Amino acid sequence: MAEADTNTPGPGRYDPGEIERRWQQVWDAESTWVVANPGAPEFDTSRPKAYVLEMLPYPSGEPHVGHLKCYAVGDAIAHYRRRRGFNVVHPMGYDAFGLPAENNAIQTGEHPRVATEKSIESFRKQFRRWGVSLDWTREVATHEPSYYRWTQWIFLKLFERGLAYRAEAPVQWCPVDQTVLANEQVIDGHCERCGALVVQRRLAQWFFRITDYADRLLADFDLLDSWPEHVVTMQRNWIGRSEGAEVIFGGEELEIDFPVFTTRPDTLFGATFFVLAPEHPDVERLAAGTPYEAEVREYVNQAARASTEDRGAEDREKTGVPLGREVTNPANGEKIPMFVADYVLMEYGTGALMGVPAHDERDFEFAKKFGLPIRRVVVPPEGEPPEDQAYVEHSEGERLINSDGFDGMPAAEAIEAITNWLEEQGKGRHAVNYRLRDWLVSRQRYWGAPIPIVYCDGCGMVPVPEDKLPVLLPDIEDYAPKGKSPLAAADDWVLTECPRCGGGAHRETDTMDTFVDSSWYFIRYLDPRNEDAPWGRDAVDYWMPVDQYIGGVEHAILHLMYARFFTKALADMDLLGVQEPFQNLFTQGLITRDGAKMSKSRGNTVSPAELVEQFGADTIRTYICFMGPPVKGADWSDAGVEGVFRFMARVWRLSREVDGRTDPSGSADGAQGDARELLAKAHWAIDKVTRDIDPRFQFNTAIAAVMELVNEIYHLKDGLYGDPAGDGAVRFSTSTVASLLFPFAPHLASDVYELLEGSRVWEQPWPEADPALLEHETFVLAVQVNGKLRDRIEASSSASEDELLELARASENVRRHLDGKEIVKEVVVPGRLVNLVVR
RNA sequence: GCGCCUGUGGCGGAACUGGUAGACGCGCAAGGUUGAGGGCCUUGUGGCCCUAACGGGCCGUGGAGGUUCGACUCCUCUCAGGCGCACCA
Repeated sequence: MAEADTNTPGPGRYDPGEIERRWQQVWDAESTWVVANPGAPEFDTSRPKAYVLEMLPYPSGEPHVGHLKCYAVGDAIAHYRRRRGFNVVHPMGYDAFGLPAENNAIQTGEHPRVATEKSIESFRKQFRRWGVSLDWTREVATHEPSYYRWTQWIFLKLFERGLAYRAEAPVQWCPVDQTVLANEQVIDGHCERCGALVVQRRLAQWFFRITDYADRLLADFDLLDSWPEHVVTMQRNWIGRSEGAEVIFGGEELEIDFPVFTTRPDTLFGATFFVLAPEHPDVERLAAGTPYEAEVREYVNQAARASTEDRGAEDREKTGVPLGREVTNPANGEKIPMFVADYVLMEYGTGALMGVPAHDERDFEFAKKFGLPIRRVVVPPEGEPPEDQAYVEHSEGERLINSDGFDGMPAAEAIEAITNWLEEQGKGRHAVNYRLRDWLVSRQRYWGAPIPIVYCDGCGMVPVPEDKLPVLLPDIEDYAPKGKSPLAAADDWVLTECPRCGGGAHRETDTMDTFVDSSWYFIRYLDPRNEDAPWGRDAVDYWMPVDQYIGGVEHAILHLMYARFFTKALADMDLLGVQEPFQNLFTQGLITRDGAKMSKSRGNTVSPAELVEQFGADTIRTYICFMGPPVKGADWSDAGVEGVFRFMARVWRLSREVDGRTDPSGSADGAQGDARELLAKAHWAIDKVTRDIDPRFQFNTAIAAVMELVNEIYHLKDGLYGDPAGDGAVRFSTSTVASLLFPFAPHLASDVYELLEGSRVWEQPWPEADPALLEHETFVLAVQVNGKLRDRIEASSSASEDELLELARASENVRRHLDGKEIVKEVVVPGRLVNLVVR
């Protein structure tokens, strides 16, 4: 039989473009992936539910391969769950507000909406071209008033509860983007977006009180089923919970008490100095009138000018200036000198610390530099710790010294005892401190959801009433940032009427951080056209939580933590019935090219749109899943793509041949010999693919198993044609290839399955392996002598251990290695191997 | 500096709870088909060595030790690469 020519167009050639278009039309025309909410007539109550969700894209330009990978992985899971009998909701939307569109507007003068919507259109087109099984009736974009109306509504709910507040605070300011940033958006002192060095400014800003949820954000990791360990660790570290004590040092001279946070109250008697951060509000007052006044002022100014980066630099020598004042150590009444030094951070603890040089490396360095006493208060059970460094580590049996009544007490015990004693004296208490700061959500930028607040001279800060939402983002002429929101120039919009007294008022001109928009989109998908509420409870209670969330690890802290916070806050308002939004999280690895991250400047990008035109969506999607385990990163290879294309064409040709040479009504009943062997391989593949997809996300090995099955069909088919059971086995195996390939290559799989079985593969339940066919009558017994492989012998699966040993000993090569030696041990692993240990 | 992850053929990777290392794909080689090329089909392909061949031996999962009848897998140390955190009191 003449083999098909895959170079020339025509009916004898695998033509992914034609096949993919045809099936996409079917899915579109029949709304195949649309799923009803509970209450709707077509809703199927008999099935369990699965919410499969990929992180929504930020629409900027065209989608890149990272998007394709994310949605290829998510779609495979969605398809698999559907055929496992779940009601699957698999929606899509766009995180449409944000800086890149606005920066583009500044350059081109084009409204950010225009560029954003152009980009959305190209994402939408690509998602369809890729054949992703999305329920398009649920599509949302966060920049649409019908969406951000509810973002504003949620803001007001948080405001009502005291979870949104305005406060003046030192904040991180990006001088290039001309806006404040959340702490989470400052990476090593630089703006996450543009890389500029951020500076600190004191500004009145809007915050969300995420710190109220710090403990629950930590504790509720227990409620999750499967999250990558490193993501949980990153969030834990970010929240940075420390247990310890707050200790009050009395400043009698000015009658100011200074509380400090410490994790080591057991070392309290070793405090020999006291340090304030340069930003500490009392620094100026303390220094006033002392000989150090000028020097302190100079130091504080210098610190304010120094970048966060410089201050945090590694191995930086300690600096500081005495304040000329003293505070009293509440433990022993000792007066200790005060300093201002920039190794103390205003944003951690109380912006002040007690210096215990004997037991803290930083304090040790500082004490050395300033010639301060170093008094050891904890010692190991024997031997002296070295003099030239702080004794920090906790060791077994260490005890307190120089600590009055606590001398001799084990350090671990002393932490509790000293804190209790301070509590009795009213000079301290047990305390927990967090690294996490409240979430700064206001931005001095245009392209975001306006904060729905009005300032009235008479009434003050007034929330916009719910029935006046949305506060529409007005069109403006000039997008350039000027240190305040470009909205401030839109006079007609800014000047408004106070909702409370009707008098003159002006609007808040800051917009919300885009992470606010994306903190609740997964809920809106469930009831996206609701005009009376952000969502209806029936739909949300049914679908939530997201059963499988898929996205890049770059959102490990920001988005994932904010969304968890929103979910908890909304649950507390009884608007939601779950505590955690994402029950299982999968983070896909980065695709690189030539070992480097793809970037336009490096010129090593690959265009999904072009690839899909050239090879078809099935090939590219399957290749991405086949490159390696999706959880790991992988390097792009054009040759690899061609290999997968060849495999697709091979499946396609096989299906045409099998259809021409076997009868659709045939059955593999009573298959013997090669026919049975082929059936066994098909069932092995079913079993393997199922186990690889479900808990493991090992799509690469699942696809490899299907390739093995295809190879087996090619090897055996010619000998089987003509025999009824043989025909049945070939046909069954080939349609099984289609069935198993469907989650990765849905178009080709639909095509092949329909050709051979006359039905829609997505309407068929996921195949189940027949246990009888997974069993084999014989197996290859590995025979080892002293752990080294010496022979492989075909053995009956039902053979006893003695029979296996006999077989092993009978092997000529084995006998050669046993020659003249004594067998001291015989190890038999039934179904696998025999190991003879000789001396 | 601290924490986590990863090191397997020429390449991407496989080996599920310790049990035949290298599945599958790429690349390469040979044969078949073809007017040629491409394509397709088949076979081979970790290194070194013995053998005319059949067959067989030794080494081999970054390195060094250890546990075990048996280690890519477990333990200790170490090297390399990646990621995260980084004066957090």
